[in-house]
Formats: sequence, structure tokens, C-alpha cells
Amino acid sequence: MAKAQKPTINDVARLSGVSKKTVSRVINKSPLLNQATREKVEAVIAQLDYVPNPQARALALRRNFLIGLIHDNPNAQMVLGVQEGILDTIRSTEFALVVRPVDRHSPTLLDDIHRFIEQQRLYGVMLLPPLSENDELARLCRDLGCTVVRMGSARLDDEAHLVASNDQEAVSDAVAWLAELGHTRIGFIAGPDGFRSARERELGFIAGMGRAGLTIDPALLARGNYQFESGHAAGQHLLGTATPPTAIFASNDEMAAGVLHAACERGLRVPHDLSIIGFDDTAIAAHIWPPLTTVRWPIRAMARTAALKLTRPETAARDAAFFPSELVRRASAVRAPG
Amino acid sequence: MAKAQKPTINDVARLSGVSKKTVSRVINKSPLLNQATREKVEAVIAQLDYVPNPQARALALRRNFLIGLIHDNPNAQMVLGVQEGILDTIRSTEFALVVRPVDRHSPTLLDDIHRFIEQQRLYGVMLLPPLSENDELARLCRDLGCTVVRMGSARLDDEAHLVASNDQEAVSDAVAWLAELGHTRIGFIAGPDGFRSARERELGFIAGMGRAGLTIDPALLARGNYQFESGHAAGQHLLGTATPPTAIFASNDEMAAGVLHAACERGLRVPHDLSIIGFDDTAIAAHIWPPLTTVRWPIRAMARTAALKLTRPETAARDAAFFPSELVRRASAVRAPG
DNA sequence: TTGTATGCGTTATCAG
DNA sequence: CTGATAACGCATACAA
Repeated sequence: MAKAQKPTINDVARLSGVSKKTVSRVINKSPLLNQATREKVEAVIAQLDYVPNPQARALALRRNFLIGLIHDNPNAQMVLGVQEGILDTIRSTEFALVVRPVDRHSPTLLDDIHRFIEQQRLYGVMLLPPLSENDELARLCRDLGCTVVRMGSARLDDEAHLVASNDQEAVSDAVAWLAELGHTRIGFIAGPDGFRSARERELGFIAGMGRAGLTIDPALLARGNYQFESGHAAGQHLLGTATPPTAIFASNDEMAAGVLHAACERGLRVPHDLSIIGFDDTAIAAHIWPPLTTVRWPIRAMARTAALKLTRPETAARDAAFFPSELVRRASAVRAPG
Repeated sequence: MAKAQKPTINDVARLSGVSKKTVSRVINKSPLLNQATREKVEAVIAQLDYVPNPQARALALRRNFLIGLIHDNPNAQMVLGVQEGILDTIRSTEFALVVRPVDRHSPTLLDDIHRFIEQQRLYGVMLLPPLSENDELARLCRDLGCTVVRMGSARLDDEAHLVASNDQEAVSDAVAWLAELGHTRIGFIAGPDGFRSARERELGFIAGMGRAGLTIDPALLARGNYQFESGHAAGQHLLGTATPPTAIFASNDEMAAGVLHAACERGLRVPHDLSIIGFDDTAIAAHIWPPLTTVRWPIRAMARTAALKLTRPETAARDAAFFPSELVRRASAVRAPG
């Protein structure tokens, strides 16, 4: 099956009776070119089904057409959504997507990434949260000569190198929704200290409570680490207080699921006795019972834009950097009891 | 910060007073080489912190050191696990992982993949289910000169090009477990027609029922498409029959979650009134209430081995191709009522 | 507007 | 065992 040989730029040059350089010009869309010759060459290219060899280009340009995706597994859903989004925009280009899961706690993190970028001569890299909050890492990538776009939940960088969601506003809306449903005792489970997203969601909670004219009861505040077990523990704690909340906002879905388990264990019925709202709209959210009201990032669209900023900065650098999140209203949040 | 210039093979050659070719020989571990010269060159390499340029190698060898991961999103968990597994084995090599999500229903699927492999000059590709069941696709990849390893739930290929889990046995064990708990009316929700994994799990169910001395009631059989909604519908159907099952095995976790919803909607208490078992151990399984008993593939280990078979076939081709799955016993399956 | 000569960093060929 | 020299496929400088 394997066809004899892939056509090279030489074949195209010979068959169209011009020099390699001319062919190279039409490939790279050089402006100074006779329209006639261009069309002639393009015809031959089409006829031969010629595709320039990226490796040769990489060598000559000293730069590869590879986009790196570096992350420390925020959650599977997000990583996959990002991959799909990036692919949406580079699918029919010469770019390819190289992935690199890492451990942000590794002492050799920076070295590893340094080596990775240098070895693969990456064109650009995309950083996912919480790695994207690491300024030192971003600087390293840039020093190595590759563009960086960061994904996050706040203004981590200038608009040309950022796609962000406004977590603060989204959480504020969620809390407002709870207030609208008649809840006044609203519990909050924060994400881990040091995470920008955790901080933003916290600020959103405060803003939302203020907006609704509600006061914040410190007894109804807890902190988790974005993992199920921590949500479970925080839920047990919050529900065990003298005057427990009628609604709990957890800073991500995993912790929200933990709260749900805690409630079930206490014999509470969700949402009848307790409303719960999460954040991220992972697969968990739609599949637990009751289906979880949560906040959704337009991840795929964000990744599409990020890939544009990475591969075609001249046209996309000024594309919107901020994407509105959306409150997905499902069954886990209802009118307050009593 | 960017260091002046990366050292090339020429620098190494000059500083160690040998020819480029000799340096090339030590890099590629050529057997015919004077031990003394080898050590001398290696010293210089270490001193210069020299790393061969993969693009140049790719050009000269007409083959890139890229492993492609082609999939049609079986589930986020699996894809990510596979990526991590592959990275485990290639992390400190010159290989990189490039991913390619595709749509298996696209009419241009084969063409797209053809172009992708040819353009990137992939070294090898890994195929995930259900794409891995496509023999035509596997053949295409091989014709294009790259090794293929397929991941699946049956003997899809010879052992050098396969990592597989024995779904049949795993399901059989799960059913046996249900029987042991006293269940006799066991419902089964099959996966979509045409999926190899669905077929294997079906056979496992039949075997398990036989093993337990139970007869299969056709009224307790349903079919879904591996998605939540289909599990929901199948659950409603099964639970609505005259003599409903006391336990249901769903061929994956998403459908199992659907069954759970159906049960909750009917006011059934899980697991008290109905036991449920799923398959895959996705994030959903651990996070729904009650936690779902399910079957887990050792995905990461499988991917590690797959990457070995891909990058070092001479040493790994005969590594084990079959990996035992494990029944994860959680709270959703308990003793039969009454 | 187009062509010539040369370089990119590595490996293969084939002498020595 | 080792080394000149020519690929590999494309891009850049500089001419023409």
C-alpha cells in the first residue's frame, strides 16, 4: 500500500518548472510572487498531493510546529476538553499537540519542563491551572523562546497570553440564586490555600452574600483541598454545627459530591433538606443523584482561542481573553425548607 | 537567560577531537567503537550538557520520535490514565506524546489519520477502544510504516501489538459476587451492538450466570449505548417489569449511574432495594451515592507496557499483553432483600 | 519577481 | 575502528 515515495519540494519544483525557492515562496505565502506562477505551482502541489515535511521545516527554522500542553491534572474533564479545543483549531494546520502531565510538587519540575521544551523545540505551550499560576514557570517557558498562554480564573497575564473565566462573578451569581430561593444560612467550602481559583471563588462568595444582603456566619465557613474526602469532612463539620446551613456552596464538584455523601450519611435528603452547588460541571455533576447545580467554564471554546493566540498571535492576540461562566441549574438546589 | 546557543554534534566532535560520525556512533551506541574514544566523547557530552536535536534526527532518519495517541474519547478518565502511563515510560527518553482525538463517525476518519501520521512521521501509534477494534485503521497505520499497539478487552491482535483486559472474566466474577450475595433475579444492560467490549461483557454475564447456576430471564436483559441516558432508560424499563430484578449489572459506570437515577425516581433505595454494579471505575463510580461497586482496568500499567512495546519492541514485544481487571467492592451491591 | 548557493544538525555510505 | 562527504527537505541571503 505504502506509496513509493512522498513528493518533496524538489518534485514540485521540477514538475512546475520553477526553482525550489519559488515553491517555498508559495508555501509560505510570500507576497512578492507572480500570480501566474503561484497558480501554476499550486496546481502541481494539488496534483501531487504534496505536503511540506514538518521535520525539515523545523530544522531549517530552528523551531518545531508543536504546541505543548503542560498540566498537573486539574480534572480529567478539563484536560480532555482543552485537548479537544486545541485540536479544533490546529486540526488542519501543520501543528500538532504534545502533552506533558507533570507533578507540580516534584523538586525537578522546572528542570524537567526546561528539558522538555528545549528538546522538542516547542513552538508554544499552554498552561492549565493550577500550574498556570506559577509565574516562574511561565517566565522559564518564555525565556526558552516559546509563547505561553495560560488558562485560569483571574487576570494572570496580559490578554494576549491568557484565557480566563470570571469565577468571582459566577460564584456570586450562584450565591444570589441561593438567596433567591430563600436560603439565608449558606455554608461555603473554600478550595486550598494558595490556589488562585480558590481565592477568586471565595471573593465571589463574599460578594454574593453582600449582594443578597446576607451576613456571613464564620461558623459556616470551611476549607478543603478540592478533593472528595476534604469535601466530605467539611460537609460533616458544617452539618454537625448547632444551626446547620440549608445550603452549601462547595468550590468544586468533587467536594460537592463529598458534601452530598456527608448529608446522606446523616440521613438528610438532598435537595429537600439541603441544597448543594458545586463548580466545574465535571462528569460527576450530571451523574450523581440528585444532579448537581454547578458552574460551567466554556473550556473547549477557551482552548480554541488559546490555540489561536498560540499559533496565530498576529491575528488572535487581541481576541477576547475573558469567558463568562454559566450557572447550570439542576436539581440539587431548591427552595429553602420551612 | 536563554543560553547563547545549544551545543551541536559539531561542538562535541571538535572538543573531543573526533569526527561527527564518531560522536553519532556513541550517541547511537554503535557496538563497534573503541572503549577509550567512547568514554572521551561521553565526557565531553556530559560537560557540554549536549542533547541531540530530535528534529535533525527525524529528518535524517525519515522518522520522528513521536508516539501518537489516537482515540475517540472512550471516557476522560481512561484517556488521561493512558496519557500518564505512556509518559511514565517515555519521560526520560527522546520520545514525545502527541494526541489526536477524532470522531470515529467522520466519513474522512481514515483520510484524516492517514494525513496525520504521514505529516508527523509518527514512530508508532496507540489505539484506544473502540477505535482499536477497527482493523482497517490498524492496517492503515502499519502500511504507513508505524508500529501499532491496540488497547482493548479481547485478543484484538497478537501479543506484541496488544494490551488487553479480560472483561469476560471480570464480569463473570462480578455476577458471581452478586449470586453470592443471594441475588437470583439479576438484570443486565449490554453495551452498544458492534462494540467488542460490549460483546465481551455480555459473554461474561452469560458465563457468570451459568457458573452460579442461575437461569437468564430474557425480560431482564436490556441494551444501552454506554451513555447515561440509555442506562437511565434501560433502568426504567427493567424496574418497571412485573417481577423486577434485585440487582442490575450495567456494562459501564455511566449507564450504572443512569440506573441509579431511575431507581431513585421510582423511590427505590439503593442498595437496600436494588444492588447495582458498573464497569470502568471512572470518577463517577466513587463519587455517586452510594459509591458504586465496579470493575477497574489497570489502565496506567497497561499504557506503560503499551509504550514499551511501541518504543522498544525488541525487549518488550513479549511482555505480558493481558492484564487482570479487578472488582472494586463498594457500597452499591449488598445482600439481596427478603 | 525569481534563482543560486549555502546552512540547519544528524545519519548513511563507503572509503581508509 | 574511524573519518570525509553526501544526503535528508526546506528556508535564508544575496544576486540576478
